[in-house]
Amino acid sequence: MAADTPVRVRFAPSPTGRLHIGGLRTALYNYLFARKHEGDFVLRIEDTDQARYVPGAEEDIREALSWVGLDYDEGPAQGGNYAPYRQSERTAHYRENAEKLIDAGRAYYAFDTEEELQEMREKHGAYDISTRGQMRNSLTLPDAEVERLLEAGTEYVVRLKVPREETVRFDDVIRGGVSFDTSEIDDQVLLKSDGMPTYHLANIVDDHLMDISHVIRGEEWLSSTPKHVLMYDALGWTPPTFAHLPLILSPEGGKLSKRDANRLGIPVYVTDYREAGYEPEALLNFLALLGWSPGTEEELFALDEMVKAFSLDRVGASGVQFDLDKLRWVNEHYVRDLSVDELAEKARPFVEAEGYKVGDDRLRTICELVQDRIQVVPEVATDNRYFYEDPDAYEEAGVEKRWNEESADLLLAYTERLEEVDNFDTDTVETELRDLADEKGVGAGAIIHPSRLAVSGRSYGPGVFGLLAAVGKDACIRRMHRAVEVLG
RNA sequence: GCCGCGUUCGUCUAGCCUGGUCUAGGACGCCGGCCUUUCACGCCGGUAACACGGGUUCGAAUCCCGUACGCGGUACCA
Repeated sequence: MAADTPVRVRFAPSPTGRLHIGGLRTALYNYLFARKHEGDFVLRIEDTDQARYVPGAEEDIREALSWVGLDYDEGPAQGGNYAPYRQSERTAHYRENAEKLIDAGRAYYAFDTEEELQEMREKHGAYDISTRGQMRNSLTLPDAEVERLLEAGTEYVVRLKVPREETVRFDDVIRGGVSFDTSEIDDQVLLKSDGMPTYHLANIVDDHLMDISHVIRGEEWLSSTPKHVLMYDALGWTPPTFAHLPLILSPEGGKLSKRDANRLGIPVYVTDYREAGYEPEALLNFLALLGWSPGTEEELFALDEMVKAFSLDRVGASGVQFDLDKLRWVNEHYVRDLSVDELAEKARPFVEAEGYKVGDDRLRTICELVQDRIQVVPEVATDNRYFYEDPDAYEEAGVEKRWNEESADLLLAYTERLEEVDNFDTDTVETELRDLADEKGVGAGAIIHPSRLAVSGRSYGPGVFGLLAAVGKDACIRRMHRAVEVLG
């Protein structure tokens, strides 16, 4: 690729399921690179496997990208100068180029049945330069026979004719020079018997036709890249610049499999993060840091700041383990940056999903109280249930530490005062408590702690006075009486 | 098995290309302190790593080779 070629990159997922977290990261890095270089970011749907096609998957992918705010310049829904952007709608291009390869002697027809292939693999291992001579294809069959088979409508595939004993080299932005010996490369199927191309053919044809300048994809593609390079060469095309991203691994090492992730509580699909209430900006921020480093000590980046700081040569080459704690830490900062109104609005659905009913004003009050002590929005409800319902138990360690013989009497005395209060707000509640403490000659803590325990069931949380006010007069008095009964 | 890629604190990483300034820096986590009559936030401090073995060199985390380990690929899946 010439240095002055405009940057065009693509995210090319296959619609075989919901968008995976690793896929989102690939999309993000492509996006960052494109925006950084004022280039184009293209969404291309690689739906060439009819057996694995999942209806609705493309919509899920588009919605996921839209939720996190990764906008693309061209794609199946909005079109663009290189339309269409679904490979199933571009089959003529693949066929045409497969034929070009055949004419150039760089690919061939193969008629082997599945059984024949299986038998060959058991005996020889691979379909390559060393075995293709024993198979039924346009290299071994007389021309007339090939012609006859084709005309008779016999099922066939087109395979890449990998040259003998050559070294294929290419540069990878992230890894430097990479080389493979052609003896290691199979005669890859390019066109399947159903007429659809395989990934390998489709991706190079489209990347070329769509003027893609940089191919930024997962490391799982590294070992098929030499096949692609061979095809670019055979077609007389200049290959794009390659950048193979390190894979995201499970916190225990190994691949981030669905099962492991579930066991460790790690969401795998983008929709799972959405449902778990993560901030999309935080997810992107976290993902950017998973494999890339700005080289400075900054960790928190808005998307446009990431664009400015991004560079492919600061992407690491080794696999990275997913760290949920770090994600939660990043998310926490984004939650804190929300206004109280925004937080309340975001929290509402999660609060309701827990079956709690709460008015707007009160929800805002609660949010104000908990905002800097939660990491993820749903915790407004799940980590602070006492705002919505009476506690059904008292934290053992808290009782041990904070509840003593005089607690019940003090609490009762406090409730009597609270009964008389008309304006049950933070200040009043505090004044009443401090006055009572003075009167009784005890420290405020002697009432504060039992009050918190009684009202929230816990020994920690927001400031007690704000807490009491938010819970409300009737509930506070009810809960205090109850605590005295239960704890003595 | 074979091929490819990788290997700095538990984790994400800076440093490596352009050897000395690295008694290896930051962040998450964890631990401790301050603040707060709670908890958290915040602030301060601590914990902890150059996979191993050979070379090259006056000098290696940095360059070279080997081993081990990890990951990926090895499909008419992407």
